[in-house]
Amino acid sequence: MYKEYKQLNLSQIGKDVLEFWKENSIFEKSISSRPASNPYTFYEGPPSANGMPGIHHVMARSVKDIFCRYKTLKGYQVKRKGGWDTHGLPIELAVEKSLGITKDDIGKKISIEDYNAACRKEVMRYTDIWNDLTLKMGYWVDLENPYVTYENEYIETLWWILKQLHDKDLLYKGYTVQPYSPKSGTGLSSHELNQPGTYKMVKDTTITAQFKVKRDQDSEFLFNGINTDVFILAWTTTPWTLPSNCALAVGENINYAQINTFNPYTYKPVSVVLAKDLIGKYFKADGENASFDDYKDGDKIIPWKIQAEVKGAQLLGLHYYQLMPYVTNEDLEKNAFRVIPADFVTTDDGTGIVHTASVFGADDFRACKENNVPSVMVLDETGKEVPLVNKQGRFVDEVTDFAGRYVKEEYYSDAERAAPDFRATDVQIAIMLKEENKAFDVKKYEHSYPHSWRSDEPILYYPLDSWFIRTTAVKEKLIALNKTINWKPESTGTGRFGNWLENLVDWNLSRSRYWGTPLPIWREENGAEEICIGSIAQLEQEIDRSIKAGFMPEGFKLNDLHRPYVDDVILVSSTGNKMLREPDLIDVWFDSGAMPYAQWHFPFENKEEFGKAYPADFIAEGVDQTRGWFFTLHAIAVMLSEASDEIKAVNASIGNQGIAFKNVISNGLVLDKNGNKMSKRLGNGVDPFATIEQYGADAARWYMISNASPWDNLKFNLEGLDEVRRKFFGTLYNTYSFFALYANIDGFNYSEPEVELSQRPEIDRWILSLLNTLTQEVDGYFAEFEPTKAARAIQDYVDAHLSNWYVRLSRRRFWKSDNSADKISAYQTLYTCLVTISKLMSPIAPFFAERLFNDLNTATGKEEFASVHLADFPVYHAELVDKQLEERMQLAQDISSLTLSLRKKVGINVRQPLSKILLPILNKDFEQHVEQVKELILSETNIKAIEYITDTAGFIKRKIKPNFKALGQKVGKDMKAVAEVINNFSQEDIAKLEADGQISILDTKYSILPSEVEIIAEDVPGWQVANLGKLTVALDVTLTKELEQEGTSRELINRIQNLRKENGFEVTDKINVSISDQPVIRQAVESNLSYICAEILAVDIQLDSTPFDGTTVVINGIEIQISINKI
RNA sequence: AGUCUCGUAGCUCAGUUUGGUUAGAGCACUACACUGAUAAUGUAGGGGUCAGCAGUUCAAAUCUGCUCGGGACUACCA
Repeated sequence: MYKEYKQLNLSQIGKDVLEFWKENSIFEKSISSRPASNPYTFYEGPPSANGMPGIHHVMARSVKDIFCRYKTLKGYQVKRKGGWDTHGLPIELAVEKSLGITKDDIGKKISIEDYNAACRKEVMRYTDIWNDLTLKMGYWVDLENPYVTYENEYIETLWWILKQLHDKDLLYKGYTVQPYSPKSGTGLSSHELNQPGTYKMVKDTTITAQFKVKRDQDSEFLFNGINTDVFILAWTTTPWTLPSNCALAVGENINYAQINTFNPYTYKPVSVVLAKDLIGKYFKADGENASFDDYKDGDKIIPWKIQAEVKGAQLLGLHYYQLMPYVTNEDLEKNAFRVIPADFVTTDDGTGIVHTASVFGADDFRACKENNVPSVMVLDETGKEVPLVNKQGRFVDEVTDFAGRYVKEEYYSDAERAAPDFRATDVQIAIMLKEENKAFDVKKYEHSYPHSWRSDEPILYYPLDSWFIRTTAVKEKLIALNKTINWKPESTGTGRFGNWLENLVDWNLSRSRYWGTPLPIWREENGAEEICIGSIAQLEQEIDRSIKAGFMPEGFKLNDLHRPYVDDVILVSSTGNKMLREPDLIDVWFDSGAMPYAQWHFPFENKEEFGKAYPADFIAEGVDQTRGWFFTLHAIAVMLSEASDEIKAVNASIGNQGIAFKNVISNGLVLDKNGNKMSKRLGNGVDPFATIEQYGADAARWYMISNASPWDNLKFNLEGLDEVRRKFFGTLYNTYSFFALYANIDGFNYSEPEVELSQRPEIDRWILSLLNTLTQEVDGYFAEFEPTKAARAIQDYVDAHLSNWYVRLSRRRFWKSDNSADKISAYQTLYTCLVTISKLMSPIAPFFAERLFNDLNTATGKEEFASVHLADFPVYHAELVDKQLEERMQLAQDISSLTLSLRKKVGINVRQPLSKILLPILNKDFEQHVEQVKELILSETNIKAIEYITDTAGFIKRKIKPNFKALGQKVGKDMKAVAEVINNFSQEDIAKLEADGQISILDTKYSILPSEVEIIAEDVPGWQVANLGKLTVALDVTLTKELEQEGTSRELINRIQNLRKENGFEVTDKINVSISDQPVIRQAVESNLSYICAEILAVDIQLDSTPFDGTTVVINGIEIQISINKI
């Protein structure tokens, strides 16, 4: 027996199926039943378990799940190890919040040990909830043995990787300019800088400074006919960086002008260089070419004159005198204080020349490095080079005039700032430069500037020691291999990711934090010797040596690789000196990017396992991971393909050039129904648990996948889930219910031999043809990572074809047919369609598909699989596909639709039979095609016959339309004229064109061929006519006595069927019927008695002339009584 | 600010690669019908400056350029 249900409840189905999967270990079997020799590798990007999952996680994980399930059906063994991302700032922040402490308290109010323990606990806070969601949404991933990034084994692999890089000189310590908070004494990550409210508008004192050009051979061209000093103008919003100026940057293609004028503060004659486009910002039009001789000190209008124009390229290499010469040396004098090129220079503001202080700006730093410009530095008490501003944000002693002063006014206390004689350092610098004829312009300027989210003060860009991975060394390979990766959508790979690689900089690995993977590098204090530890065993060896050297206590054992324990380890150098660990942690992105190796504790364990699971065939994450996980996976894989012999060997054995993944889907965001980002603040998030509970996971999954491609943003609307439930699942459920109802009545269990295709009727062969076409399409879409197209194709088949055409037209065959061969054909066909659909849809809607498959298969036992997810993907049978048949059926649908539309127009309902429709013949094959689907049309439209007419009698009125595509190429500019002529063709012209095979128009300029026009039968005079494209249907609306009687019979049948249903009779119950005796009814009943009885399962119909107690119904305006009784 | 991406009916989306003259579907709305699959279905109707402007072309939702708006990422820069 096939299970029958009262109603569709997707939520309940989900729960039942989960239970079924669990009891029967279906997930485990879906892996173990596939050969290990045929692996398909999927990598799970680890979620951070310290936050609640949202509805977008359902989206992202559905995408992952779909392709893993699909590949399983295709016979691959798809292992998917879960994972947890457990390190990083969000966890530290959560801990600090829950303990009510700040970073400063670490090591003071709370020991690093306790802090660390708290982090460890915090990380897994929501694990249970995550696991619950994973289960309920039907995401199959191995939660029993996940990788966890804080475990020692995981970290050991990270250390191993770092050592591979270190050995090849791809890991180095360098200086970089980073956002830095002097108050907190710590660098800020870009993540922190992206906190809301970080950027604020501030008003700063800005200075346009005059940099005096050194007169030499190179600069001589600026001194032609000039008897004043020549200055280059450069603007800054951070005057405190001027003592550290080391270069001026220009754009090589920018046009600059040399202008003779007077300094507005000292009134001295000067000649200045700035971008030509920006002259208007500094000089008033009134002053142009005004008399220099008439100028008096302090005049409002300052005369100026363009002396010369030069390209930026010509300025390159010019030397100038240091603006604020507090600190200099031989190297600086030789290599700094010159003009360099930089691509970031614009003429949007300033002077088109950028003051460059290498240590206080990231761009500056890079530009100086590229041009070998040394930085302005001093030596501290330990002999280390430090910038002119110390870590508290004060000038060092060498900057005599400002020594000890904070560079930012905000670093002073409110009381200090309120003092009457208080002057911000920037202002003091401005005053000084004005006096020294070094400032050309000073003004306040409002702009946005980043602030520390913790202490609310402006940050500094400050040079800090950091460890870097030399990704730029493999840049070309990164770019080349990226082109071998299949990106969905492609634009993310070529665009966002490709551009990112093109502009690659070295990967800054350092993080000054507590909870994360420690950098495994120990150094001598003077930096002369360093060691990178690549394994726990190696560390233990080194510890032993250190113990022997007396640096560490006897019996020391490191049980946890985290801080602070790892910081207790002191190693010994070859010269017998202490080596201390570099205090940094590494970027958490390195943790996740290393998961292909670390999840298997490679190369310490599972070498064979790793070899089979590298690289990934498929990964998927949000598009925001492009520069996150996608990059770190790619970068580490490519680096290792160069640096590690073990990885090289693996790559060589599998023919991998060095990628970590072959196919990647970057999915878009899930927004609320109005297109806003979901956020806690707006409270517009959707609870995934409530959604699944109410609608079922399948509805959520199907909705998200069918609605928009994964990489497009999804506007999540709960009404859409309802629609999916009704439209798709409801229809499919109804189709199954219909099948189950009658198959149970007839005891159909597919035990009969397969009905030969040639013995099946047209409509069966048609739906099977479409089914195979669908199978091929869906297979292709899944293979191309196009789940949305797959879902839409399935949905369209179920709704438009299977339910609303096949079942609708075949209903009678299931309940009335006494032709058993035909009935079995119908059952077998519908069964095949349903079971195939259950397989096709199972990757997307795993629960409903499971129920459908098992309800069908349990009754028939046709397949040995206990689950649809253990089955094989349907095979496409080309021999079952008949394109001509599909076209014929389309014709039948169109003709039926037109006929119904005509009935509607003349107000004759479908129960009233009509004698015939007339079809003008379009071509030779047409009649033959229609004949093959004739019965379907007749029964669907309740028409007795189809007649065909050709136009030999000139009976049909026809219409001609130009075929623009064909004609456009031929006639070009004359298209409009030609179209007009053709549209005005008479019936005779059309006939002539057909008879002669051509017709001349526009004074024989063109000869029009039949292929260049479209001729349709437009009208049959005297008939009701409807058109669709080339198709025309004419309806005969004449009613004969017989037709009317038959119509009345049908009305009667309808009323009686309704009564049966109202009385709750079973479909198979036989009845006796009494009807009040009316002449019209009597005639109808008498002439159609056997037909009526058969339809309503009546044994007898009594026409009763005496009034009796029955139900009153109205047929064609006649009121009658009917009573029915079950026998 | 730069890069990428999206913009078609009230809503969700096809169509754009390869230009072809009445721009489609579903949902929602209105009316009528059908129905022993029935919270389904059919027929008809209303609803569109295809974001805007300019260009190429006989012909542009489709190709090109610019602008506007949404989103993501990168940067925040003198």
